[in-house]
Amino acid sequence: MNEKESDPIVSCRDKDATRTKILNSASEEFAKFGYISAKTEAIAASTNVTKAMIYYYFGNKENLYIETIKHIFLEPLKNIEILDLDNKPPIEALELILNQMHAMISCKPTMSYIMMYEALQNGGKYYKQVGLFNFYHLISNIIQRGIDLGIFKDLDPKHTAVNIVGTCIYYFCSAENIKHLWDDNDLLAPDMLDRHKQSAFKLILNGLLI
Amino acid sequence: MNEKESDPIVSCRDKDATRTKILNSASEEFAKFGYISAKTEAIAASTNVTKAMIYYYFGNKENLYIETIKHIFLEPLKNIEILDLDNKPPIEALELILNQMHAMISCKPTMSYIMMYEALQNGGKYYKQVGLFNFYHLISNIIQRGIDLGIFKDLDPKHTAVNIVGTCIYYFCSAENIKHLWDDNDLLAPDMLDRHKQSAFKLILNGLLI
DNA sequence: GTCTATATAAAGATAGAC
DNA sequence: GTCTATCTTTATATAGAC
Repeated sequence: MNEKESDPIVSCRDKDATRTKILNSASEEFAKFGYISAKTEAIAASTNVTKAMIYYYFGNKENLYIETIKHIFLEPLKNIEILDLDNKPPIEALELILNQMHAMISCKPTMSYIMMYEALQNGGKYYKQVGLFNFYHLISNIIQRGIDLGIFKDLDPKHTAVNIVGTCIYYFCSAENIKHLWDDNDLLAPDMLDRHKQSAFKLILNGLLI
Repeated sequence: MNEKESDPIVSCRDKDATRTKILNSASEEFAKFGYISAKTEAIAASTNVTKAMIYYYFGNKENLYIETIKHIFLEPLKNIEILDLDNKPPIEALELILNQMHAMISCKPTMSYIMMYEALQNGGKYYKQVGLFNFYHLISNIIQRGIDLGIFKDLDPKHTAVNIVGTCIYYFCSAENIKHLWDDNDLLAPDMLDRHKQSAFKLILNGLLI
């Protein structure tokens, strides 16, 4: 696999550091290829450790994957809970969660890819196990409140929540397809991310507000 | 792999029929697992032929994949060209292509999955090779015309085209994640598909129209 | 055109030395 | 805690019989 000829491996024998380094490499690999196609060998290589280390720390590939999901998603999801959306007016709440989601995914597109792979390859099995789905509920609750207050149009809250999340995530997941179409090749460049954000937010808010 | 104990294989030795049967099985397998994780063995099994047949007809896995993409997408894309969107008023054109896309994907969700996998795993390489991307252009052209006529809001046409396609496709690709959240488990049941369609169309049209 | 082997390579996982 | 073998399974691909 043409591993980078990096510095001679200085074993630092720091348990937590090695574990975290493996998880970071793993999240890149799983995001690129999905659970099935990800290779423990590749994860080891980009961590500069041997494959045996993966098994020493995580037992097997499946458990590594589960720990990787927790590693990636738990903190961002806490940041959303902190927003206390249920106690904010619908429009403000919607803008808050959209901003948070956009910032979160822009900073770590890996999250989108892994979410998508989870649905496509794994039937959402591990996603369900780790319990990461509350943010769909958060959004549909906001929509329902907006409808009840008469400030949002009467759209199906659950489906619309999915459509909104889709508008935020699809751009990232399909970036590699789209780039062949556009002159601007780097869809993750700052100005492109900003244009994506503006376009998505306008479509959603215009679509919802009466 | 616990292949189904099906009828004794009656070799019909019909070249075109076998080829088509393989392509159909292949599209299911590639849609489920993506190019990398799809197994020629599994495709052969569900076609009721041996693996050797795959190689006899298609040479190798990569070529089978390319032929499968053509097999799936070429006809639906022709159906979109027939619509002659460039010569229809923007609102009508938009509704036409949305309807066509929804019908197309609902009938063959495989298309969404393979599109998504193409971007995630293959960097859109094969998608580009087969040249399947004109419908993003079709939509952004419609939006641009609507803006010029003063009937659509001033949204970035390219990004908005992506968002619109996303609204149509994301639902299918993330169905396996979402189903864990909803009481209604079958997201591909007719009434659910209809609700998805209505919600998506309303959000898009409300979002675009002035 | 279809099948039954079989060659070859890759990837998950483990044993045992240091 | 980390590494070097090594075992085992699985998957792409081919050879050769019918």
